Amino acid sequence: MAEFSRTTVTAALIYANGPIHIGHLAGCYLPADIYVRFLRLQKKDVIFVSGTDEHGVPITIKAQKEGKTPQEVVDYYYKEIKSSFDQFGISFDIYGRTSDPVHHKISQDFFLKLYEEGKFVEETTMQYFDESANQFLADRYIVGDCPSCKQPGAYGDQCEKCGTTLSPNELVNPKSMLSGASPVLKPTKNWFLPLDQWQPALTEYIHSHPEWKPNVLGQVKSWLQDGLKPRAMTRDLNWGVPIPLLGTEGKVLYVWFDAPIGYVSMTSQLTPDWETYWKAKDSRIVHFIGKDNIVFHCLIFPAMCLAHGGYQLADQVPANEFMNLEGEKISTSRNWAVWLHEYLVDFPGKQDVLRYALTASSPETKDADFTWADFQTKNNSELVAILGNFVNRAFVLIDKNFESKVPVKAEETGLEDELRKALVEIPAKLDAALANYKFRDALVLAMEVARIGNKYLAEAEPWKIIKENPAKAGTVLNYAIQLVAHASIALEPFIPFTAERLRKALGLEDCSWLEIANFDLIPAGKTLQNPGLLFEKIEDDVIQKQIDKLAQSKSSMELAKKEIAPIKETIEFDDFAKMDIRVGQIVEASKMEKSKKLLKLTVDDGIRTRTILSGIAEFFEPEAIVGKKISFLANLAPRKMMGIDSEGMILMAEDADGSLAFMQPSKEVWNGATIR
RNA sequence: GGCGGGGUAGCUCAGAUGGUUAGAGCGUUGGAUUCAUAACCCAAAGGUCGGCAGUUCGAUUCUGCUCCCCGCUACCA
Repeated sequence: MAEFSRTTVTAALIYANGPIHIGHLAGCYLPADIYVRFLRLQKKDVIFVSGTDEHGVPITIKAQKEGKTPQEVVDYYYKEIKSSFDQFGISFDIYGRTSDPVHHKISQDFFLKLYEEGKFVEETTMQYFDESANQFLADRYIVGDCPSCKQPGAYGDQCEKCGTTLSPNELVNPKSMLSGASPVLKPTKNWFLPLDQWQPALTEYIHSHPEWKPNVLGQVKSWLQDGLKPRAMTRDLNWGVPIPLLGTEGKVLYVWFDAPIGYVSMTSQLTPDWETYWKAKDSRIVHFIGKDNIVFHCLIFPAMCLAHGGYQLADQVPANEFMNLEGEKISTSRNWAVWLHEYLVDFPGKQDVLRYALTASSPETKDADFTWADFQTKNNSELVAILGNFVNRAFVLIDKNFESKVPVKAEETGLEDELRKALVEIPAKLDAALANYKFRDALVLAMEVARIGNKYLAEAEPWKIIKENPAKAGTVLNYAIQLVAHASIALEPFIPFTAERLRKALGLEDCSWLEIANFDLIPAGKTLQNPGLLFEKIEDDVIQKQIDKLAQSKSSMELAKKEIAPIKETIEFDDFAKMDIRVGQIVEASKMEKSKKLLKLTVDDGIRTRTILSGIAEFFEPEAIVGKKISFLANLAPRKMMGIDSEGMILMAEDADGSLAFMQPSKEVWNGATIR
């Protein structure tokens, strides 16, 4: 491995349109913080850079909904997000924002250099334009009827009712969300970065890092295999970094163009040496991100850097998988999350407990699950019982028997050689784990110090030997207090608040990584300040309250979801009469090959049997629905799906949770009965 | 359907470029102990490493097929 003189650590720029939750923390900020604290303890040259990403369409939509300006929205969330991170001890050297003028300038310079050197491809495409608002519409700004499920309210990129991915010109009856007007197609020019041209260089880059995590390499290689395509680096939008070219009013840089440059621009506000941290060959760049950002950090940003020239490419991109909550995906829109600002209210002063619990089940190799029960166990059985208890034992014994002064080392018990040996191995093992981004393993190793301490006390039994040999007991307690000091250093990256408390209690100022296993760290005779209990038990009712809170937010979200679709446009009786809805009976049902959602049904319509394909496979087993009476639209034009003609459509009622129910007659009715 | 990740003790997860008894924490059971937040310490029980087949002297680790979970993507209601 190459020798590096300094390390530039970035944590993903978080999107400033909402508060942050445990998923964010576990995904990249906690591991990044642990890593940085570790390097600092080793007295390495390291900077830790992150901030908020404040551009892009969702922020403008949120602003419009709330009747604010985009700047007001990002100002609010920047403050809230930064404060949450501060309170959790995420020790950024700088926490910047992409709406900063310095960021605009540096992004524009970056863009201009690529532009002047002909690194972009200009292309004119047809996009929807709102004439009354006088601007082009982003996909999310266009609503219309979904071509697939026919329901109104589909967005230009996706129909949220049926989940179909769309492009704006597929929408039926498109309307601008800005003015409600029907938009018109207009040509617009954008600048594309031809990622395909950089594919060979990117492939070489990726192949030079076989040590990257399998999840990262897997996803990147999959993209390379599919072949990279040119990607637009500019957008028609008013909110963002303006394109620094004449005649481009109303166009900004694509958020994923300017966001990664944010790391650089934020560094420039931290130190005048910023270029060294990004360009010097002996600078190592490490991006901590969640798995959703892999492509941008491993392909697009590197391609930008290659096109620009001069920038170092990332040496590591330790992307974490996702943290689930009580078995379900964390979701902001469904309010299924533990919000940091709420945790701070419910568990004041317990930041380290959450840091510990999240690190201990960090989603390093696969999605992990955060449960409140696990949180309680980690606190009660590990932090309280192992660490807190050991520290308390050491302090109480010294308080009681040695007037709070560190006793001198005298006669040993014979256990000390083994103790030294056990401790000496720990720093090297910790180094190895942390340098390889194995934070879960590292945390276990750091806790090992307290475990060793408990064992040492149990075996040496100072409370017994104090009666006949106080000096020998003093020796044991001297060793014990050294172990407390070692624990405070080894655990600092993980639970910094507790480490700080311990250092104060011990009067320990400078703490270098190398002092772990130094058994003369705390001099004899020093007066100690008992820090009190480091952790307290968390009782069942407290945990239950959190679980109830989640259940409640879930059910209230389900209620909210029952938002009743607006009544469609009035139609004439003749229109209704055109529809031939009938009762039929399912006589056969089977899963469609190669489809997750489709069932192939054979329906007896009274005259003959017909084949109807229905997207209900997720809710019904084929065997279970054979024989059921159903209603169906009988004169719908046949439509070919997956190679088979579907003759009609089964009518289903959709419940608030998305589940489906057949429309059945309330008494036995003959097949072919018409429904009016 | 395509691509990627994963299926290992009751739970949460490690691990093995193929090789003697597959690990950790928690939980469980038994023992010991009382300095300590009924905590600590010791010990034990507990796994045919998703299923089937192949390569091999030998596979849980490699290959093929197959089932299940997660993500992206396609098709689709």
